Amino acid sequence: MIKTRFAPSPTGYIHIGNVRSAIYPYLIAKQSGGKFILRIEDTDRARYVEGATELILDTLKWLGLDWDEGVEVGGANEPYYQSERKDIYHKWAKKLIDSGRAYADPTPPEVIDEYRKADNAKKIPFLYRNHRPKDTPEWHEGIPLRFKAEPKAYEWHDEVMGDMHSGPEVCDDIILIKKDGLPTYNFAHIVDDAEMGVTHIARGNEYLSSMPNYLALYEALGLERPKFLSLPHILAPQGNKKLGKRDGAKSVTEYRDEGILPEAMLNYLACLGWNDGTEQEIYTKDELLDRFSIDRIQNSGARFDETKILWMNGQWIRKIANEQGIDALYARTAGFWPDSAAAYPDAYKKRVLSIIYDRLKTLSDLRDMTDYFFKNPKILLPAIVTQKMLKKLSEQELIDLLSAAIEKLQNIPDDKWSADTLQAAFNELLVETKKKPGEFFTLIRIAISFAPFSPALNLTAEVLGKEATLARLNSVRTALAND
RNA sequence: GGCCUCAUAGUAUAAUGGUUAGUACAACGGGUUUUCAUCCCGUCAAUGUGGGUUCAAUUCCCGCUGAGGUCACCA
Repeated sequence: MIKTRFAPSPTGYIHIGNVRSAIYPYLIAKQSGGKFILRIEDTDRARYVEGATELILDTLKWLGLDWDEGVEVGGANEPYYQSERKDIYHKWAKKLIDSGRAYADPTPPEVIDEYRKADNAKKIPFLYRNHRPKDTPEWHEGIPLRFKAEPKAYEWHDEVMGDMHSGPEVCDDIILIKKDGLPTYNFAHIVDDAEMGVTHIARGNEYLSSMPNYLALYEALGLERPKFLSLPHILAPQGNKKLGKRDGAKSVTEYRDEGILPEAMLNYLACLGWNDGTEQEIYTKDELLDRFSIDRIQNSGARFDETKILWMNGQWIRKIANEQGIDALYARTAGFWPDSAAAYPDAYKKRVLSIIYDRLKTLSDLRDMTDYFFKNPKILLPAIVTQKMLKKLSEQELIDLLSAAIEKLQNIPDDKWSADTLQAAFNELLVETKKKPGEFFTLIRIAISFAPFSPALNLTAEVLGKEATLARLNSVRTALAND
């Protein structure tokens, strides 16, 4: 059975540069009925950020990446916080000490720095094994424990990068356990993955250069190698560097707060660096689970394109409305309406949504795009008299047109106030006033919305209702008359 | 600097030892009785460079260039 894991360290939020190393292992495990594990790698007390774990869980839940084992849900290999697994690491460390593959290193950090500087000055690669202390004390907590490297060449297969190899020059005496008694990532992840039965390790390809040391550890610990997947980086908007917080990488939840749907985020990120060879762009989670394959993961970095995810989010907004119904989409919009909508009933907001949703790129667009449905717009006559189509009409002509519209619409009975009747009425007005749609419709549209854009005139008027529509037309007529 | 990795339009990608190098986003233009958007149609735009293998290379090999990663008691 395939077992994968996501093992973040709680040093802050999850951003789009690192969330993919949760998505891919999730897909790999779940598509084969395997298990996805969430482990928190909190061995660095200095970088620990209060509340970061909650942010991480929040992000995964929002994306729909549910884990089978790990923090909160438990599992056969508890605990899932590395800080609580000290005894386990020490037990494995003892094995290495007993077999002569690890030693306590009493060398002070300042001395190590001097070694490093000296080697750099001589332009030779700094390898700690060249400075291995002669007399090493018995190991106990409080002294760092180092691996004793036996340099040699390694070959391995990376499921993404292909066949890899390295020479003995990269094997070194890496720290296994720090002075504070907690293990380094290098040691801890190997122990944990083995104890937890992880079969596929997917992580960013910055770990590629550490592989020889990891392979040495598997060997020395008598552990079988899992399969390795080195994932390409997501690149910053400028340059070709991997995207990080310094480049302003936004947290995944920030996109949520801006009205990006989790489906769109998952879809976009899964397809950034992977494709199934077809021309399909929009994938549901189920489709991703069905189609995802390790051998089609890209092996070069990809840039996060905010424009494309906006497009994709628009696609998803329409997909949900069309396939699951407007109620399903409406359920996602809480918190995205303008303040002016607060007092309005759900039914009304739902009708507004039903005529505006195909204009949305993000849910937060609702805030700017629907205000005039909830409160009377401020009348700005220049918006009418200087409008490209309307400026050739005199104010009296505008007033006459508004009067014609008001009279026509007033005659529509309340129970016949619908998009269809309204369209018929507007068409009649077009004939009666001998005006082009570009003039007449523009006037009415602006008069009832004063918005740069709005849905079709008849739909807007229908949702607005007879009373509000007429009141707005009247106000504008009055304002023009007093001008 | 050592070691490692990568290289198709602005971006994400497809494809094959032989194609008019395909698609999507973006940009630009047009259509759908007003606007904006949706939808539809169209235009622009790419195999980094130099060798080699081959009848044929974007594809295979080598050099170069460019870019990235890594060389912590961080992960």
